[in-house]
Amino acid sequence: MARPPDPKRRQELLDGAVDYVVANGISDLSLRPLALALGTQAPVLLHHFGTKEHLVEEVLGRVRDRLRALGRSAEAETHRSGLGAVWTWLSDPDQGPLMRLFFEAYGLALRHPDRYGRFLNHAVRDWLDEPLAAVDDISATLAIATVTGLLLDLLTTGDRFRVEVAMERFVFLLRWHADQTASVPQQTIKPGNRERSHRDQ
Amino acid sequence: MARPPDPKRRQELLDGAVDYVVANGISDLSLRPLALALGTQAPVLLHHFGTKEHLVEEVLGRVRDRLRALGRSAEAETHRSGLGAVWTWLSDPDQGPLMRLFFEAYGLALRHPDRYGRFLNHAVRDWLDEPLAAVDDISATLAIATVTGLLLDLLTTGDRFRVEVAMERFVFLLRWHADQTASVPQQTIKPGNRERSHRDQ
DNA sequence: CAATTAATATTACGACTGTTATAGTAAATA
DNA sequence: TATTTACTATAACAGTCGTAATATTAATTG
Repeated sequence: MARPPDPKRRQELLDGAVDYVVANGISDLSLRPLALALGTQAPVLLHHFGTKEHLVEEVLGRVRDRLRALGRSAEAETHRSGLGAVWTWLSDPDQGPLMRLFFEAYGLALRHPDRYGRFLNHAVRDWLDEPLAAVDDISATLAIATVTGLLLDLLTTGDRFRVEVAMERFVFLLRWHADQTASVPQQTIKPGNRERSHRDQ
Repeated sequence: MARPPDPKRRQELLDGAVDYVVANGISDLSLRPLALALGTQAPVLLHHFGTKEHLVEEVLGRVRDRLRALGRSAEAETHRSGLGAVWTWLSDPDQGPLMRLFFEAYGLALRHPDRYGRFLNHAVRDWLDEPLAAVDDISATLAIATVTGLLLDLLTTGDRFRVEVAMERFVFLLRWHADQTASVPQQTIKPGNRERSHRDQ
């Protein structure tokens, strides 16, 4: 005997918010300009999402989905190694705004884990588990870190050539390492066993 | 015939501001709470630094100085390779707040290059030029990226063991690569010459 | 049609922001 | 000592923030 909620409207607003945030960032995000860009008003956003914090949380969830979709796209590529494919997708200039948002949110999340905790929990794990799950956890860790760092460098300096040559060298080094350990199968951690215990904590 | 400006007061305030920002971050920095923590008032800060933006700029300049000092401290170490030494200093838990601020400012700088442009310009170059200037620009790029990425991982997950093992593996790989190229001196870029031109832009 | 609820629009509140104006105090030189 | 200037303290301004209250319109079901 009443009007049912329309889920489409909420989705519509959320999609628009994601685009807006990808383009304008979250560090200065304000409800009124966002609502204006979406052709609505701030109270409407609060009506649909409850609070700004909830809205941001959902937006970042969508950003995470987009990044994982990129990872899966990379998996679909068969011509190159998983690492190189991931790099190709993530370093694409078209993904610049998305990657910038990723690092912007990352920095904020490190400072305010209470607000962006969910984002922070997935930031590394998402890559460790699926698309960059290399031979072992250690190589995967190394690969994620290098891709991350090189993306930061690329976004910062824009020096694509230097960064991509570095990436190729890394792929080469990692492949050589995989070949080495393949010949001595059971030994996962190869190089330094020199005292590591004193640096735990 | 007048009272000369006292440079010590300004320094005092700046030092205090740096400590405060290292502890509390810049994304939510506000003049009034900062002034309160320094035992003064917001207008006093503006009197000494002109504007909030100028103050932030000077604070980030000091942060940069501290990071470079860490780099030089690493150079002073003789027992380990330059890369490992830098890692040891930067990954020290004592430097956690400073590194968190670094990545927080980094993310904001990528989003607002107009505000944090100076910080952004030095973020990569400072490491490329001095403490991590490895055999060549490419290996230096790779080393910076990996250290950066592993630091991010460490700050995010806190999984020190996994990250440090990855670091050791990287040092091992890079050293092997240096040995390889040392035997064939004139050839700087070793691995892939496979088409690279189509990815410039 | 009547009733109920979703969705939108307008207004306003209290808190906070960077910054300015103004006045007062402290100190150093002529 | 008199004067000039650095420094500090208080108050206030205009703007923006997230959010709440309220009223209105729209749509769907009994």
